Amino acid sequence: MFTHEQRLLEDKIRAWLQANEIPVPDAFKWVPLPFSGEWGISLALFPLAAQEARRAGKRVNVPARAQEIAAGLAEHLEGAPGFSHIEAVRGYLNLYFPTAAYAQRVVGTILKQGADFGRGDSKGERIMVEYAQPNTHHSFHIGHYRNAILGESLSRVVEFAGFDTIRASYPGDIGLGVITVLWIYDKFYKGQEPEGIHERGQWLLKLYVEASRMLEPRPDETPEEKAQREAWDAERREMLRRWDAGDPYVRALWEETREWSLEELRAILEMLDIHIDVWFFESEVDGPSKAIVDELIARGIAIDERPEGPVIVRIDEQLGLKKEKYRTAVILRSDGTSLYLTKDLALAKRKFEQYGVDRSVYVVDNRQSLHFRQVFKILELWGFEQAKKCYHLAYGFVSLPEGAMSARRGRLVLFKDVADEAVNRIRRVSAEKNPDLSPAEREEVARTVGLGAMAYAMLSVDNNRDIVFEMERALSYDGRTGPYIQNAHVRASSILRKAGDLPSQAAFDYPLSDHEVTLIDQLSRFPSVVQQAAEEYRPMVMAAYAYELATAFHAFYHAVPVLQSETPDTRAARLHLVAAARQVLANALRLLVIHAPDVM
RNA sequence: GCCCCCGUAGCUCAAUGGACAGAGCACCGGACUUCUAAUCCGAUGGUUGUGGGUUCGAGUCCCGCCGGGGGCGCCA
Repeated sequence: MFTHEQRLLEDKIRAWLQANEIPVPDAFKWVPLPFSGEWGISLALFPLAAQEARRAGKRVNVPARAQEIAAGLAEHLEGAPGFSHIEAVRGYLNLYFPTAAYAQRVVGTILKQGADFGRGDSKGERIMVEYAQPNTHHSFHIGHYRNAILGESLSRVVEFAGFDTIRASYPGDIGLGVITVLWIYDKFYKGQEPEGIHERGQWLLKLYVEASRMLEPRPDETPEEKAQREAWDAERREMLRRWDAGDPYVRALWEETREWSLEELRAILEMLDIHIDVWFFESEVDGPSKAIVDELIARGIAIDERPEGPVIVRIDEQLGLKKEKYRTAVILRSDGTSLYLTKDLALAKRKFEQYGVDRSVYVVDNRQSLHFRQVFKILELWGFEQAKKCYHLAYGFVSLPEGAMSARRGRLVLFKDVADEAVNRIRRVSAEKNPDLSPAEREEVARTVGLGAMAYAMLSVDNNRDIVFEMERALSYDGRTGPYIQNAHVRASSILRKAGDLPSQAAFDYPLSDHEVTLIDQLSRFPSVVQQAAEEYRPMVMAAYAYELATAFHAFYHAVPVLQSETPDTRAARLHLVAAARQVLANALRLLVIHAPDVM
């Protein structure tokens, strides 16, 4: 926020350190001052003191020496422009901003930049985020939801931070699981599909569950049952072979049912306000992937053991590692058909070459960590520079209190069911809290706040942590939740609505209360939080920030009168502050894929 | 056997190697004639699994151990 003044200051500090023969750091690590009623930044001098002692080769009392340096700097910098006063405290150099000017600048900048406040300068790099990779012929469950919302939030964060961003979806539209559904549909259920996009999508899942039960060996089965099961399984495998051979009947059946799943997926993504730029389908990268294997063999990276064995890459051996770390990857079956890994190599190549991406992020659950380490290493061995900037955003998978979800066993929680329940609950709460809303408004509130609760429940947990999905917790609207943050936005909107037009002028030259100072402090941090969340690929950082900002606003709202301020001047300033808070809340919520409502 | 993730308040989780380890839930006590109480204020709650090491400084980095989860040649 005060980067210009900060830079001038750093030059002065460097000069003074040099003059006093104290080590000069490459970069200064400024940290916001722990809040004490005034804003400022601070610098720890311990590293310099320690470095100095090491250079001199003698033992010194580092904290004392740090304090000495801080005091020297404080004296030297006295009166620096842009700062009200400067102190040396316990080895830290603390610089304070002039209160009125700081508040003015923070609030003024926000109101001027609006929805762009916090947007980072262009990084000149293109990033592709791959997420939303559900299998077709299933239905979208709560685990897919975590994936989608995490990927979308990350996309919005990196885009806002300054990356040219491409959103990619990679549905698994082929494989034995898909064929299983095709088989049972064709044999027993053809033409019996229900009406309705979601009903039909979920119906495919029911077929999958039933088929899995029919095809799974049972310990107590009779010889007749066993024969029947094996006959069915043979039919299923024959169907996969026919698909592979391009059989028109199987292909047509596949395309029709696949479209049902994709329709449901598109409907859900639309509901979540997710707009995918590029669709990759597994069935599309199947062909090109085989050419890659040939190249890897020709270059001596892969070993062809066909026909007795598959095509493999001994990654540890290639890297000269003694321990098993990347292990051996199988990149082609002995019968010449491609694998998951083969397809991911082909897809990565396409991302680099066709879409010119510099960085590639894969939002996939952490059970596939080894898979992606193998993919990235093979890409590196193959010679792709961008492989070093490939990142697997491994998030913990979502399970249920009764154990892991299992599509095969039909033990899963569907996203749509949870979303419907969320909307119902919020509709009831809204009717109770705010009876004056029109039915149309109520529906909109129920939808956006219900989905907001769900999104926040997913994003407020760090990626690497597993989530045990419990309805009560996920749909909570008390405390640290989406609705809490949305409510702060509603309250700000309400004040502004009642105030009418925003005063053209506002100055913060009156004694600010702690609540105002804290709120302004939070507002000023938003741009750096955007950068941090993007650098670390962690939407949770933004989720934590949004909550803290909302807390600061709620406390302010409760304690500080705005419309009934003591004087017109304070009223004007506070209205500007409320407008700024509303703006930043909206910006933060947008990055969390949560709608910022004006009423609720 | 090897690799990865995790272990912080009763529970669920935070904390760029920096100042006093913080929130929510739950529990207890307060605040609606007010800009919407989906809120606020306060109280209670900790040997950061454990033993070493590095550092001026460790919840954070390194090594060992214990406990939980996941993964490891032709599933995705």
